[in-house]
Amino acid sequence: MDVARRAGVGAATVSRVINGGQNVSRRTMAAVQKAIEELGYHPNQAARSLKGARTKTIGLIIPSVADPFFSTAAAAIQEVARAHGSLVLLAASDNLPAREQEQVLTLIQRRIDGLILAPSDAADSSMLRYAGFPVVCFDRPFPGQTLPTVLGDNYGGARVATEHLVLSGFKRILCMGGDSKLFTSQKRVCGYRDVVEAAGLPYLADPNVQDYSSAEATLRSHLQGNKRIDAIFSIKNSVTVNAYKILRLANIDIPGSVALIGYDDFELADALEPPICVVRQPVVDIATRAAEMIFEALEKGEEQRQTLTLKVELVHRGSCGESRI
Amino acid sequence: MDVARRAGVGAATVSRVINGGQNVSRRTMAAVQKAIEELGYHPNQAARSLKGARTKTIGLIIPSVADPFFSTAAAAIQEVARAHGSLVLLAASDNLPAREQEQVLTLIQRRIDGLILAPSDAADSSMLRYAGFPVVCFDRPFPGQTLPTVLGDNYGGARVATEHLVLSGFKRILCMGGDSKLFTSQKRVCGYRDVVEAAGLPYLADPNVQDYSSAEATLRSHLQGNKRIDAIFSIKNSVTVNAYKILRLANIDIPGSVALIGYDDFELADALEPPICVVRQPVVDIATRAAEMIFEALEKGEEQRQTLTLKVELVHRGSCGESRI
DNA sequence: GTGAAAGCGCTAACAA
DNA sequence: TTGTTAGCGCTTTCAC
Repeated sequence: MDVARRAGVGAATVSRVINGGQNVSRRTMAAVQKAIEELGYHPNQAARSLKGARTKTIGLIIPSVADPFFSTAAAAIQEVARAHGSLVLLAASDNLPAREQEQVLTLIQRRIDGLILAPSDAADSSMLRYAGFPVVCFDRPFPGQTLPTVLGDNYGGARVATEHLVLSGFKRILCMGGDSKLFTSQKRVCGYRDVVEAAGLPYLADPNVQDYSSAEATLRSHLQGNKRIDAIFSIKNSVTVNAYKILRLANIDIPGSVALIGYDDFELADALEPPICVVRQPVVDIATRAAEMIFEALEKGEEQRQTLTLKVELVHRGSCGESRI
Repeated sequence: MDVARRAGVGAATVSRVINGGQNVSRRTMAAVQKAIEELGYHPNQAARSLKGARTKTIGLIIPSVADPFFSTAAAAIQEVARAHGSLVLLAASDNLPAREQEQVLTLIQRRIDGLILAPSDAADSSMLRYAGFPVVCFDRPFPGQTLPTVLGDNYGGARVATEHLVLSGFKRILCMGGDSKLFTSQKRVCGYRDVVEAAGLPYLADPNVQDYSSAEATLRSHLQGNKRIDAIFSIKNSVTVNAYKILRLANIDIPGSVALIGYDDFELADALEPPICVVRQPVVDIATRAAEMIFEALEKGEEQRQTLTLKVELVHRGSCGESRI
């Protein structure tokens, strides 16, 4: 250490000064700080963590950084990390198991203190075997694993949304959107199904709608003939938006001809015409709780296996109309 | 290294195997790999970079992770990093110089290979003095520094937007929104000003509008009397949306009574009624170029000081109406 | 083709 | 109060 040499002291003394300056005389302290200043010295975190200390870094793997749901979550997580003096190593999996595995491996090599993960549907359970740090899942559980998990109540949210439509008197409710392999999609479709079946209404689901054109095709087929739908429950944000656009373009009145309710709130849901009714997930809460669980595990030294299911909220807006009964 | 012991070889051999296995016999190679497998061994990246090697990590400091502009940028940057075998350390500054400085310092201690930064308006130029790695700014330049920078053409974009309004025959154009301390806001207001002044139109700017209520107050005052505005140029996304909501709520026809044009495209700009005309910045391009500049500097060993100004694009939609002339 | 040894920058333990 | 030493896990000579 040239700081030590310049200040005319030993390396250990410099270390003491850096770490709060216990048992260092005023004079030496000042001399060392001066040397640090002059040399523009910054302690090497890598060397520190080599000694077995924490890396003060947590990993975050999400399907997409650009997705508003996950970027909001990432913001909340980075804030919790910052409050705990840690940084976030950000990685995107694109929902690809191979990519996910690759990212987990690099994070293990980085010796992160903990990992927050929104696992892909085919996440490989073996990859975390030798992780050596706490892992918390959010938004979705890890398939076939009992890892601590924080998620929104997908089943309950779908039930509430569907029940709202049923109670409003809608009879032919189409559930569309998502990816049938995805945990969240499955749960939401289940919630929808259980409610329509209990109400004796037809089960009309098209869980694989993704982009504009597939949404258009589905809607077109369901909007003609005598088996015309009168309401849509979209379980995914982008699909909700596409459905809205398609209906508007086709001059189909919302909710007069077809009601629309979506899953996940979005920025302009209340600025559309009509404002769109949605099930709102507590994104920030979910992410914050997940991050806090990591730091709790780090502080207490023990990891809990619990799954935390947070309540979702039905946001009433114009797109479901008033009760028809 | 217990992998070495288990495989009955020396530490150096293990190292060779990990790094591609040059000069290692098939047999030893296999034995070592078996030991690695059985022990669930992953090389410690910290120890590696201690030896002076790259950390394979770049830092990213943005004002807000939840902001769509920056999260889109972050996604693009993490993708470039991944393609170069690197990870992204994510930090948020909240536009607070103190926070920014704190984050830069922690990143320096992490010995990141490079830093991508959207500096706050009062960024402290001294903090990067001993950084020891390439730094690239994006979206905004570093105040008073000549760092390589990638940004959109704020001045030009504002000119194009304002000219479009002028050419369409609007006479009283209000420029609103943003934060007058912010570089991007200033440039946009300049572009607006130069165009209206050249056209002999009144300069009507309220650059400090931020939230809904301030937008409402500003609009209210400008929408009454005989000095009523007939067009709005909003230089910030959230303000554009608020302006839209306020106009709709007040039953003011867009563009019939007041035209509206915004800066930065947004998800539902084309789903609103009418669709909102905007200046679109090439977010992904900006971010990708910035990230690539880092890796170029790393590969070529030299840093260029250039500023890259990327073209923006006027997206015509209904909110500016047809030409009035 | 392989192993022994040095050293990257730091801190904890022990001496002085 | 301060300095010396050892060692964290790895890679890189340099011998063999």
